[in-house]
Amino acid sequence: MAAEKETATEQRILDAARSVFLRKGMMGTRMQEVADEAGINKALLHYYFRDKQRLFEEVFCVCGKHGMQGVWEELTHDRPLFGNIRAFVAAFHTAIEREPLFPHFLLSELQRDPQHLLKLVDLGKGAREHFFGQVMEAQQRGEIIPIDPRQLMVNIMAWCQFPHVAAPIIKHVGGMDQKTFKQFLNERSTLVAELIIRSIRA
Amino acid sequence: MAAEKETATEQRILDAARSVFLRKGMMGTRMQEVADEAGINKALLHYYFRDKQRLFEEVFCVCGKHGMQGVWEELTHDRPLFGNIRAFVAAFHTAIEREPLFPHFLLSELQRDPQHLLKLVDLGKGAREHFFGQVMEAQQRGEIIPIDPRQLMVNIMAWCQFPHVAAPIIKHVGGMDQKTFKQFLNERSTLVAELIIRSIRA
DNA sequence: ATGGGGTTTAACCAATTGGTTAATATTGCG
DNA sequence: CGCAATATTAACCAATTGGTTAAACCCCAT
Repeated sequence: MAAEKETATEQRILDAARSVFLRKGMMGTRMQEVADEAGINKALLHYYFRDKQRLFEEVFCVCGKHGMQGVWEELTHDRPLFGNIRAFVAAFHTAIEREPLFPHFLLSELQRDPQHLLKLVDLGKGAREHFFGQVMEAQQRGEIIPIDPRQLMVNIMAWCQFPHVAAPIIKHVGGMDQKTFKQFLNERSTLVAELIIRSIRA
Repeated sequence: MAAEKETATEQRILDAARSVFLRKGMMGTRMQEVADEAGINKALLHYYFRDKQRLFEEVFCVCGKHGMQGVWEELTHDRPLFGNIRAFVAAFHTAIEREPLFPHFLLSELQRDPQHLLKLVDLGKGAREHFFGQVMEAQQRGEIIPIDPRQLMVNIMAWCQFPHVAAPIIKHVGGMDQKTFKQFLNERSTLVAELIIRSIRA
C-alpha cells in the first residue's frame, strides 16, 4: 500500500544514511554514496529529505534519541548513589553495544555543528540534576569525598565513551583483535563503576 | 636569504594548514582556505607540499610529535608508580594547553585514516611498557588492586583527553563560560591523578 | 479507460574542488 | 650585470558534488 511503500523507501534512505554518516561524518559523506547504499536514485534523497543537511539532522536526531534511550533514567531511580552509578554504566555499555560508532560520530561532529548535539544532551538534563543532587547529599553524609559533581559526571562519561572513540588506538596499543577488544569492553561494563566508586568513596 | 625565505613560506603554509585542519579535519578543509589563511596563492600549496594528503600528513606528523613531546617520558622516570602517574597527568595537561584542539582532531581523524595516528602512538611504546611493568610490580607488592595495566592506561588517557574532546558539551551541561571551563580543566590537572590513584590503591 | 496524485528515473546544472600549467618575478652567485 | 634556479602568480582544467528538472511510471478511484 502507498503508506507502507513510502515508509519503506524513507527507511531505506535513513538506514543507509545512518551507516555512511556514522562512518564518514557529514563532510566525508557523499549523497551518491548514500543513494548507492540504499539502492535508490540519488534524486530521491532530495525528494524525501530535501537536502543533505536535513537528512543529516534526521539521522542525528534518531540516532541520538535511540542511542541514549533509557540510559539517563538509570540515574534517577530511587536507590543509593553507588547503585545508580552502577546501573548507569551498565546501561551505557548496553546502549553503545547497539551502535559502537555512535560516540565517535557524536564527538567528531561536535566542533563542526555543536547545536544539534547540545540539544540531544539536554534530553538528560533532569537525570543529571537528580544525580548532582545525590552527589551533594552523599558528600554531606560523608559517604564520598568532596568533589564537584560535574567533575564526577565527566569522569563517568569519559570512561564510558573514550574506549569507543579511541578504539583503533586501544586495539593497536593493547595488541588486541576485535574479539579480545570486545572482552576488554565487557570487562569495563562493571569495572568502570567499581573504580569510579573507589575513586570517590570516603 | 634564500634558505630563510623558503622556510618562511613553508612555515606559513604549515601554520595555516595546522589551524584549519585542526578545526575542520581533513575532509572539511579546503585548499583555498588554507591558502587564504596563509596569505598565499593556492598553487603554492602544491608547489611545496604536492597535494592535500601530503600537506595533511606533514601537519599531522609535526603536531603529533610536538604535542606529546616529553609527556610519555614522564612515565619512565625512576620513581614510584604513583609519582609517575602524577607527573604524566600534569605533563599531559600542559601539553594540551598548548593546543587544546589536538585531542579532538586526532580522535576525529582516527576512523578515516588510522595508520598515521597509530604511528604516532608508537612513539610512546617504550614508556608504556615501562609503565605496564611498574603496574604489575605494584600489584605483586600489594600496593594496588589487581587490574589489567591496559585498563589503567585507558582510564588515565580517558580522563586526560575526554574533557577536551567533549569540551562544548561539558561547557553547555556545566553552564560554563570559557574562563570557568579553563578553571575546571586546571582543577583536573591534579584531581585526575589523585582520583586514579584512589581508584587503584589497595 | 481515464485522470490525478505520488513515486521514481535519467539527464542535466552550476558551483566547487584539488590540482596543473606557463608565464613572470625574485634571488643569489659568478 | 647576466644567468640559472627557485618562488610566485593567474588562469585554466577535469572531476566531483549537491541539487534540479521534466518525463515516465505506478497505483487507485471513478
